[in-house]
Amino acid sequence: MIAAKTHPPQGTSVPTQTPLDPIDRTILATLQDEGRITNVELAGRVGLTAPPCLRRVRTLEESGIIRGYHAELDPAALGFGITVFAMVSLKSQAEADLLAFEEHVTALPEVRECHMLNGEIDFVLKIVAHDLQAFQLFLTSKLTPAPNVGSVKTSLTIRTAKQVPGVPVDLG
Amino acid sequence: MIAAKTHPPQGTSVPTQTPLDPIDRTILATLQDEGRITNVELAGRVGLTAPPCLRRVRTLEESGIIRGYHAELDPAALGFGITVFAMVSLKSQAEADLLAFEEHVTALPEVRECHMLNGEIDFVLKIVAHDLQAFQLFLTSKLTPAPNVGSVKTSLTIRTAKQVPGVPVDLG
DNA sequence: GGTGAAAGTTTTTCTCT
DNA sequence: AGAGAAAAACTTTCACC
Repeated sequence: MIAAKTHPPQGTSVPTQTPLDPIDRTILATLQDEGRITNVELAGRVGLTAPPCLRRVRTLEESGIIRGYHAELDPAALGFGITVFAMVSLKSQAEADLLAFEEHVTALPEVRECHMLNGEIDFVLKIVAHDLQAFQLFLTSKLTPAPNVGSVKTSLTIRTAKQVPGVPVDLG
Repeated sequence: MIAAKTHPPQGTSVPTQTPLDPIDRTILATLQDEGRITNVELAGRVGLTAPPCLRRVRTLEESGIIRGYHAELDPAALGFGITVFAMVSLKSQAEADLLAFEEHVTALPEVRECHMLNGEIDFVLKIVAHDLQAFQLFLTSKLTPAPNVGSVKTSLTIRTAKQVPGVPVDLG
C-alpha cells in the first residue's frame, strides 16, 4: 500500500515560476522588438549590469517564455508577392479528422499558420506563394486534396496595414 | 523647355540588387530560424569565414531584405490566453475610408495584424487578449466603434497547429 | 569576393557583497 | 539577487590575394 501524503505540497505542482517583475517585462519587450541587441546594451536599458541581465535572459529562455529568435525578412524581396488567407471547413469535426488535416497542412511549407477556430469555419490558414499561378497550383494540388476537406474559401491579401510579431508585453 | 532624355537608363531605375546567391539564401534561412546565432557559427554553416559572412549580413540588413530581429515569446506565459480572428466588412470601400479604418485599428495594441483582403470581407485582424472578458470589452469599446465598420465576425482560436514566422526561403 | 591576423567589444564565469 | 573584475569568445577592421 502506498502511503498517502500527509502534507500536500505548498502551492501548485507546477514549478513556482516567479511572476515576471518589471525588469523581466522590460527585457521581454525589448528583445521582442530588437532581438539582436547586445546583452550590455540591454542591461543598460533595464538598469542592470551585464551578468544579472544575462542570467535573467537565460532563465527566460530556459523557462520557455522566450521561445526563440528570428530574423524578420521582406517577403517581396524573396519573391513571395502573394499572401492568402484560406478559410477551411471540414466534412467531419471528429478529433482524428481534425488532426489528420492539421498534419497534412503543417507539412506544407507554403502554409505559415494554421489555426483551428470555433464557428462555421474550422481552420484559417495563412499561405504565401510566389505568384498567383503558384498559388492556384498549390490550392488545387495541395490544399483542396487534403483529407476531409469540405469547403475552402480563399482571400488574397491586397495590403498589410499592420504586422507586429508577438504580444503587447506592455499591456498588464 | 526640358530636354527629353535621349538615352534611357540601362535596365530598371531601381538599383540593381544582386539576385541572392545560394549563400545569401542560406544565411537568410538560418537567421530566420535562429536569429541570435553568432556570426562565426553562421559563417561556419554557410562555408565562409567570419568577415565576408558579416559583410553579407550587413548588406542584407541595409538593403531591407532583413527587416529586423525579434524574440518569439510564449503568449500564454505573458497572460495572453486568447487569440481571435476578426473578419471585418466596411460600409464604404473608398480609399479614404479604408485608410481611416486602418489608422484606427493599427493604433490598438491588441491588434497584431491587419490585412486588407479581396472579396466580401474587407479586413482580417489577428487580435490577442488576456481573457474572454478583456476581448469582449475590446470588441465593443474599440473595434466595433471604429470608423465605417459594417459588420464584424469573430472566431476564437481553439488551438494553433502551425505558426512559423516569415517565408519559406528554401522554396525557389 | 574571400582570407588571415590584429584590435576592440562582448559574453561569460567567478568571487564578493 | 546584483556588482565588479578577469578570461574566453565574438565582432569588426585592415592589409592582402
